Amino acid sequence: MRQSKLFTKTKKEAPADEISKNAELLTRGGFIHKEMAGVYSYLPLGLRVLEKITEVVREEMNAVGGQELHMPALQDKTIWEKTDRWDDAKVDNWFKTHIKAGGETGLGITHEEPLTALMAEYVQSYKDLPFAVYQFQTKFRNEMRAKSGIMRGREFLMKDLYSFSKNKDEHDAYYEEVKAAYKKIYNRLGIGHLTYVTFASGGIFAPFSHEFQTISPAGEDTIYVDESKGIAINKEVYNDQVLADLGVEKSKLVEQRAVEVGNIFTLGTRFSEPLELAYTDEEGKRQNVFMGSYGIGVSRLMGTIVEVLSDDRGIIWPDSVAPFKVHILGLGDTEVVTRTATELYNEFTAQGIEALYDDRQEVSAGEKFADADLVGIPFRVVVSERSIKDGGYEVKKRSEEKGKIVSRAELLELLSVK
RNA sequence: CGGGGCGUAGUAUAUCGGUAGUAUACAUGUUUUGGGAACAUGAGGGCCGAGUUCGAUUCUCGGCGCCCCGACCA
Repeated sequence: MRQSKLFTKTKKEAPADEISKNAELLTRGGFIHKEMAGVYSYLPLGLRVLEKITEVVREEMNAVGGQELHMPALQDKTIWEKTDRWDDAKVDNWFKTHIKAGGETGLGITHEEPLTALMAEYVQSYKDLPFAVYQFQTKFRNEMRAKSGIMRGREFLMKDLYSFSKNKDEHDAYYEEVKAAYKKIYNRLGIGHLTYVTFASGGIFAPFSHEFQTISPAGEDTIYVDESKGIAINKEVYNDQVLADLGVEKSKLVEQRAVEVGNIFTLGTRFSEPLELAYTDEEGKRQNVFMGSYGIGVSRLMGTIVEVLSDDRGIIWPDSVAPFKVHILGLGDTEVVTRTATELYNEFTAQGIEALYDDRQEVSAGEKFADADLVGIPFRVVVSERSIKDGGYEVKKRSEEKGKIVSRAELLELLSVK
């Protein structure tokens, strides 16, 4: 994309009403725009990142057999009444509204209820199980206090996977598969080294649920990390009994602030029972389906990546989620620079290498450098009189301080889509 | 929801009970071009409502909105 055509502009000043690093950098870079507290628009650059994250998550969900579908945001309250989660006294963060023709509806805070009800129509026999479905969906939660930029909004994008198994053993095996898939996701997104499987409160069907917590001062949770075991314990379940059960020594634990970037639950029959999702087993007996749910906040992940991977000049996107792979900077408005940079951009485009081309005229070199650092695209290629004189293009990684001059062939080799 | 802070050009800020200033961004022109260039010119502003006052952006009250700490986060 040509940067001269991009309607967003970078800002030198941090917004006065945003303290969090993710909101500041994403706003200054033109990735997001705040509409209200806890409600953000995703602008072209931001949407590209969101979609990159989505695609990584989608690939890993498909790899564990997830079938993608898409459910509505509007919820049928009668279904939620069956699980006793419609009453404001029980769940207080609904956005509810009235249907003009009569009746009440709400914007989905999660989707266990409608999905379980939906599946009751498709599952009859043990032969139909197990399976898992997932979706990317906007969730609405009427939080008392939105905060931390896109990390805790009232409207946010979430991937939710639900598994349907015949029994607990079958469920447990799948649960471990998903846990492994989640680890892969965080590794691919460049935050694996900071992300720990964390034991958290579990509910009635399992002693624990598992959270994925990324170490960051921006986090809302306090966890205790056992580096040698590669696990952590959420403060909410931290006590001597739990430590003993997990075989963890108190002296090895380090207290950390962390962001919850994922959570997987054993639901058991909590939803299948009231919503009558059951199957007939081999002996002709009715059995409730054994369920699990697995969430990842996609937009929160984007904020977390910014919090964790940035420096004082801007964002440092991992290759897997960067809005573009390479940022071409044309310095100087001379004919030879413009021609060379444009040819390079065309070549990248032809080869499927995603490039943002800073073709803006009358913008100083310093400003282009500062913008490139802020926007944080992994590779920066400078085309200037100097680079041409030196024999080609100056390529520099955002994560490194020094660049080097390379030929066009070397550049294409370096950036080619493997 | 409890506590605290704040609301002035697109953005970031200053001042003042009496003509609202600066930076940046924007427009035009000239000169510039490897780390947010220079000069000149131009356009652009007091969240809403009520009260006090000769006069309110400023003081008072109410509303709306934003941020932070805490509580909450099924």
